[in-house]
Amino acid sequence: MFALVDCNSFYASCERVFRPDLRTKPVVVLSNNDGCVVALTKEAKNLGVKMCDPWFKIEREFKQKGGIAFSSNYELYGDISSRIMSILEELAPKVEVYSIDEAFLDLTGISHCMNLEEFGRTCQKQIMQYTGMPVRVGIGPTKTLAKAASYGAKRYPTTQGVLDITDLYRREKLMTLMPVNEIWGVGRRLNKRLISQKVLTTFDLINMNIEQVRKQFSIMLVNTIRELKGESCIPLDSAPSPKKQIVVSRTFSTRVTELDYLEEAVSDYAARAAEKLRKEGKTCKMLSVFIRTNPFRKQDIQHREIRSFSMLYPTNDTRDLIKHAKLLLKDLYKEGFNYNKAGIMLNNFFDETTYQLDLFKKKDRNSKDFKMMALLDQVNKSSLGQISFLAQGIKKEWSMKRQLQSPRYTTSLKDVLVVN
DNA sequence: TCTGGGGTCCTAGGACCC
DNA sequence: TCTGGGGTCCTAGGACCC
Repeated sequence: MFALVDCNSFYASCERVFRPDLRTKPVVVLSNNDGCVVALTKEAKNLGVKMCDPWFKIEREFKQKGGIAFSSNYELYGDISSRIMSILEELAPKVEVYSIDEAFLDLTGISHCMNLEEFGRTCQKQIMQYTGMPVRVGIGPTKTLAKAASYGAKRYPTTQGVLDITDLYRREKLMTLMPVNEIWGVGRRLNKRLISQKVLTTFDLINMNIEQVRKQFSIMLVNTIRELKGESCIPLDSAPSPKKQIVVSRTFSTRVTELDYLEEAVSDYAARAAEKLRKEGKTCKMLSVFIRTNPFRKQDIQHREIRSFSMLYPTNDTRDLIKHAKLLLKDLYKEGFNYNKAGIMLNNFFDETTYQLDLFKKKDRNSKDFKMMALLDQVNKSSLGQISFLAQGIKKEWSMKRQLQSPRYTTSLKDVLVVN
């Protein structure tokens, strides 16, 4: 038996936690560069705002109607998230932190001694009391069904945010009402194909012929159907799995045509990626760089390309990564394009501690280089200041804007709320 | 003028091998 | 004229998730 605990409009609710005056106001949170809407409260939804709406298109009307917008403040959201997760860890024996605002719980055991709906309400109450975050809880025999229940809890106000669909009758009722595109694992493309075969609701889907589905679609959809029928195929994964890939990418605040600026940006991303890699305790062998123009500017000629390089020895040294990233970029770069985004990807990871010895090249893991990177991370983590490489740029004119950001209420002493 | 970022998994196709 | 079959591994791209 599984539960899914899901925060309501998470980022927007985080902003409300410290601004009780916004409790009934329409609130949206914007992506980097204040580009588009990534979270919105139901009041904002009622004004016609949709997820992913470009901010510049809705800004005027939204403000006129009394809406409030925030740039994203990931430091704040991450902190509130981890507080919620630790509350859940005390309530349930096993927890899988699925994303910043969602967790699956394993309810085996609990179902013997407690009514599950009641358990859901307890979660809701405690999280509200300790953090001020509104959540909903979906309960079912598989993860996909718990997700479906969570959809039901959102969609139908009479549930008051908790829905248990262990009961077969309730489950089928929900499935006849739930459109296929709301199912976990059915995205835009699949939805389109399913609709063309007159599969509109979840109930239609579970009545499809499994063999047909396997042939026409994929094993993934087959598993989804099995899960919807109550057969658990996706286990709870309580240990965070080690990363297989690290990506750092940003859109620029301005259009960039010069190689110099791109080099700065890509070096900066390489440095951040190297930092993440070291935090994972890994080295990588493969590095890719990509750049692209703005696909929304139809009047511009477009260029998007990615190029990869496999290094001779796995590394997590910032200087190695910057060096190779710049070389790849030089290969990619073409004059006369308005670039608006660049990024770097690291793949093919090795454990930092297990090192493939080389017959001809002696490289000690305790070398000066290794110590230097450790020191770099230590300083950057502390409040002493930031060390960066010159290649990362000084002014960073391409870097993103965040004009509407809230204070770091919980992670910076100087931003702590003062009560008079 | 202004449209996000970071992940995972699956699949098809090519290279290569015997 | 006629040019195999089967397997593995890797990669790029698609689809999906939040």
